[in-house]
Amino acid sequence: MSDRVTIKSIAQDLGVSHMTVSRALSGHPNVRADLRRSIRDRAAALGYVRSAAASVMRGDGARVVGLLLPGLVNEFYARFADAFGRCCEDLELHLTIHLTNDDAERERLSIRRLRELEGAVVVMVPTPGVDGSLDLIPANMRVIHLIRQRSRPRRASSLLVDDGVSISEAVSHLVRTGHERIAYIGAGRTLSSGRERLRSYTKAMRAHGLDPDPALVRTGSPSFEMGRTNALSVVRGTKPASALVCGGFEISNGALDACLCAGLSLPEDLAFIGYGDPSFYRWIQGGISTVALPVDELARVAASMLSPGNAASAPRSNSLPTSLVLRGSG
Amino acid sequence: MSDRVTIKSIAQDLGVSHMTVSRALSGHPNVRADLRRSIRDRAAALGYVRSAAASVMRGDGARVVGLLLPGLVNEFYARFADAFGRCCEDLELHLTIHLTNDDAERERLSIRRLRELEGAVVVMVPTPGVDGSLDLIPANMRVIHLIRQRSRPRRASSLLVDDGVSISEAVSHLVRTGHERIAYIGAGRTLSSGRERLRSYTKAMRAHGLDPDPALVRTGSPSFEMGRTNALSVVRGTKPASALVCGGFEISNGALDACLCAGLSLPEDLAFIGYGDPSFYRWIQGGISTVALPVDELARVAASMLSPGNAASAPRSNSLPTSLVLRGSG
DNA sequence: ATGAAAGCGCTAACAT
DNA sequence: ATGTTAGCGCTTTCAT
Repeated sequence: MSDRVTIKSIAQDLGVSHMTVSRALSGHPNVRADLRRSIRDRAAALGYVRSAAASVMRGDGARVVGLLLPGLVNEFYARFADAFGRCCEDLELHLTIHLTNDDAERERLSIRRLRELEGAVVVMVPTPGVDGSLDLIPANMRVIHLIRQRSRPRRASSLLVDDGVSISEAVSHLVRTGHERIAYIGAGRTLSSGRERLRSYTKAMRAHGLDPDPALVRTGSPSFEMGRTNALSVVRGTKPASALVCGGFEISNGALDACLCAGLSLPEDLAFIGYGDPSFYRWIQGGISTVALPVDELARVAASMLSPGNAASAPRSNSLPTSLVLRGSG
Repeated sequence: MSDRVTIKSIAQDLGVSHMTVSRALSGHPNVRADLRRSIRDRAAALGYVRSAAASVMRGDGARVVGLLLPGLVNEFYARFADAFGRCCEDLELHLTIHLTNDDAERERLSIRRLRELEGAVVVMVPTPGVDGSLDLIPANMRVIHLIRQRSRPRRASSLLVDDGVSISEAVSHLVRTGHERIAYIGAGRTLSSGRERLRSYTKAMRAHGLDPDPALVRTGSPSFEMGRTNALSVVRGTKPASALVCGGFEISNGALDACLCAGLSLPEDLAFIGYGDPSFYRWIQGGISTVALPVDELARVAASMLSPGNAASAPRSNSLPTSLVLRGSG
């Protein structure tokens, strides 16, 4: 009654061999035109869809793409997943999203599950701290590191953002508007992207003849809580910061939460430069200044990196520039 | 060299039959303890993962769950996908997320793709306006309608929110604080959930002896743009609204955007009650009042509805209450 | 132009 | 306790 419609069942139905049905449906020339039509009609009427499992078993490739993200609640990740998802639909790829919560063990499990599905590609925001999980990735699975990069990229391609210029601009802008005690809260040193951001900040400070106060420079896990805690302590104390530059999505939101909960007026009490550009930043107080990432373009480029065709399958690196968006907060 | 590790390759490797390997790995008792151990060790060392495709072909069920959402940019959907994704990982289910953009054709395609994967369940926020796409769903696929409900639910289970009480409370609260010209912008009549919300609003207005001004009641597509446009026109004109109640996530954000871009102070210029409770609502002006949905609980209940086991597989309906969160805006 | 056979990875059902 | 067979849906190869 409700059995799956297969080429075999259609073949039986029409009294032909299942091979004829296969040929008819896959556009092989050697099928009589009228027969092809009636087969196609019957298939459509019965709602036939070809079994992905059978294709995979035959070795046709699973057309499954895995996207490993820390979470979806941060609007940057949500926007990326959204845009990337649309690209995948256009490419007729099955997108499976896995949330790692920035936890290495979950990341490991997700890759394992992706292997079960015989996924062809994994686009991942690598969790900080661990370098090993690439070992789990089979040789035929392509890896694209997104935003963050591990120390030993090896076989992985990467799609990063070049935020050095924006961070420099942020510091310059703050100095220009009279700030000297400019704090930085960003991702830890285990990620090369984290190191880069910190370096940009430090370099920009020095370029303006300012020596970064170690008490105002905080690195650690790229989490909301980390941003919240450090923002609080950076604006308190005997020599508080007068400006803050964030180097991470969750960190930025955490820091912002801390400032707003503490009743701070931005930029009067603290000049604030966030990271990432969620839509609501422009609605908060006079608007939150921020380093904005080209989300849609990132998704497009990521999608273009999915097909191994357009170049040698050697690991490639792409980098897209960020931009500094100045609003009321600093 | 880099061929897939299968039970057969392991069997050859160890000089046993592939069935012994299968038994050893799946915990069948009839395998010598020491042999089982060496098989398991070898499998682990080689990084064996069982092929999902093969399981599916055998009819073991694909353990694939589809989640069809309008998009991921709205924080409610992102939060739901996030929480639901974690539930799926716990249940060892493969979650594939499809973005419909509230477009019936995309919805149709997504369901088709899910059929290719022989997905077992689809959790979907149905697109407005179309009732037909359920026809595409094979008899063995379970359907759970989320948040919205089509007119003819038929075989579909549903997981809705009961927001009638919150909307009534919102209206009562506004009346109590002196408002009479209370506007409502919500989802259209093609969705039973949209009709319900509108009815709650109307009923609450009447209960306070107020006759809703038709010019202040707007329904349509549940989109950002729809909310933006209608909010603008509702606060302008000769007899503008003094308060606004929103009945939809995107509508709420769109309306909020319109108000903030127009430079309105909430609640001085307009008392505002949003829908959904994105984290940033509490950061805007004095905080945006809103109808809050129990996202995590929705995800948990949705996950519990995935297994057909705990009751007859007849369509079930669950409904979770929303709550009214009052902040500064109204 | 059409069909039959084989094999992809796996396990239930039979041997042994 | 271990091995052999068959079949899930599909296409490639080899007949007819």
